[in-house]
Amino acid sequence: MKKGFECVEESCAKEILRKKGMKSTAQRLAVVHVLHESGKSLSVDEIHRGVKEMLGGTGLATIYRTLETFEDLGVVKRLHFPGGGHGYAFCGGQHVHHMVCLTCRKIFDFPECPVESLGDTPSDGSGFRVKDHFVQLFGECGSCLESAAG
Amino acid sequence: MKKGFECVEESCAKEILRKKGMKSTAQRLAVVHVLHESGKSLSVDEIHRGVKEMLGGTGLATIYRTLETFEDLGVVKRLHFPGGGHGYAFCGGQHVHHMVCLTCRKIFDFPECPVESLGDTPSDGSGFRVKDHFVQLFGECGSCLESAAG
DNA sequence: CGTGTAGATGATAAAACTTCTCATTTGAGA
DNA sequence: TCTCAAATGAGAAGTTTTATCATCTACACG
Repeated sequence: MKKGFECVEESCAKEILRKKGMKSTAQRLAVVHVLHESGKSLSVDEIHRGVKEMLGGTGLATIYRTLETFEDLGVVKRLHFPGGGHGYAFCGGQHVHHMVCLTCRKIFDFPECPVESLGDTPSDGSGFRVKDHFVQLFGECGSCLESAAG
Repeated sequence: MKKGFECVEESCAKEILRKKGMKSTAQRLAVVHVLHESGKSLSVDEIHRGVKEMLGGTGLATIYRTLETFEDLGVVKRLHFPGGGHGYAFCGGQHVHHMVCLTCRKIFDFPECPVESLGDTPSDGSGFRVKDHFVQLFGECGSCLESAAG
């Protein structure tokens, strides 16, 4: 595989993998590369095609396995769309939430987490203890709004 | 099918269906009944079994069609779980978000929407226009916390 | 810089899940 | 009660995801 880091995101993924004692394979780094470079939410199939373009023959099963691994590691995030379907976005181990353009699927980081400030013990008497959350915003990005108007 | 409303949730669903010119079938009301009665997030298969228990033979395709219909109408909400898998919860046409117990999948309504107050035009210079959002909290409910401790 | 080995991959079979098709049934207005 | 568009049931077809296992490779160690 290629030597030298292609970009800071790949070196970040390498670092996370290394810390967990997992191997930095060409396939894994290619998944990160494809996802980050696109700046979009991509389907499994789109990622598969992107990786094959970089590396040649790559098994679909590897893509599934890699996405699962990276989701566990917090390197990628699975996004769900209204009306069904889902995709993956790069998040590089950070706690971020995403805004997704429903037209072009471009991803924008959401500045601050609106849920974290609420604490983990809602005062509704249920005794519920919050341990995780999932937030996603949908809409139209600036350029899609423009081209729709134009 | 049975005459008279079984519960306020079923009459609410009937009303929403009527307004849209759609039929209140036994199968559709049974889906609402099963979901609401459980108070949990249920899988397609669990809903199917519940409806079959109420009505006898009911096609799986009908369950899928009904859930899609009700999701569009805002009667039910599709929930996604960390680590994969999804389920459906009753929400009766209201704008609510849910807290889901990861152990028993019980559903608790989340008091207020933490996203709505942010407005639809984030000030990050992206020109993004927010049109929809998806918020879910995960954790442990009071009784599951107790039984884990006990 | 080779080498050994646990972990990762590729190919594809199998399983799981979802949608489609079309004949039959049914809710609800006239 | 009658009529008909809408909904359902059954199962085929299509899609997506996971499992299997032989082969390959990243990387720790010498």
